[in-house]
Amino acid sequence: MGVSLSISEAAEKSGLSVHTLRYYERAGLLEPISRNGSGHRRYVEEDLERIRFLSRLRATGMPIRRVRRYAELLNGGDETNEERLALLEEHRASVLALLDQTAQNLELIEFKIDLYRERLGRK
Amino acid sequence: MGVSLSISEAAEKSGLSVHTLRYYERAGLLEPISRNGSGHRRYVEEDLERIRFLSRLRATGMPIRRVRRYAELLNGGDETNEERLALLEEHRASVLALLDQTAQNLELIEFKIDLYRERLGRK
DNA sequence: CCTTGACTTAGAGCGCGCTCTAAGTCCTAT
DNA sequence: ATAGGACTTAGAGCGCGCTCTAAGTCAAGG
Repeated sequence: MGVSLSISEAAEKSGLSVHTLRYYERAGLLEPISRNGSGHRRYVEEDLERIRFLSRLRATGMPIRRVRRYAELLNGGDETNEERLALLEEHRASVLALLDQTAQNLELIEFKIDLYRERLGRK
Repeated sequence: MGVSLSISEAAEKSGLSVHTLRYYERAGLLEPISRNGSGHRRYVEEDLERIRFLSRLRATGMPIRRVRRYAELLNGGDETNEERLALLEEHRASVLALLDQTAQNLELIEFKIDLYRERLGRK
């Protein structure tokens, strides 16, 4: 039997706001969520998994329109597996590049930190 | 003798646009840049170094208003060294947290990538 | 003299990703 | 019956960080 959640429960579980959940649906990141008798959204586990994964994409800097593209591929069935893979691999590369760049920037920041520590006679 | 650069040269060297350079100055991230006889900005090496460091702070996600705070401390002389250190250390912590979170998210993305590769009979 | 081009300013505009508001519907409890 | 509360929609609003525009000044070259 399928457990289903209201939008506020789904928000709670996903860490997004109810506003954002509706926005993502409107924006084409989610397929239309099924409704109960009174027109209220009911989120099933599959929805939540999708939301959680898309959130990871967002959290790693993928722009909404690219997440939408991925979502469209998810809706498109198994013929889209190649393109999904390509999209994720491309994203992976850009995340790695960002991590790398950030690590470098962090080094400079830490260099400055050490400099201030010395200046203040700490350490 | 001090080499000095026009705003477009400074933009070139710093990787920012001339618009952004003026914006950063207006926004209090830079001290007023000195001017030549006709009112044009002349950037000296010290300006460029500051711009480059502030860019690293930006590139690692520090919000403008926090960069401004740091800039104010830079203008405030040596009594501000403690606070500068504290600010940078706090930023360092948040960058590390972001790196960590991003690495975790990346793992999930890579897990999906592997899954698609298998599904497609690659590897 | 006059054009060209790099600069100046104040302020408007923009893309992104939410976030919120207003007005309305529906169910439940009193 | 009515009040409360969770939901619905369309659409407006917002914070951020630029990015661009319009109108003007100035110096150099033809």
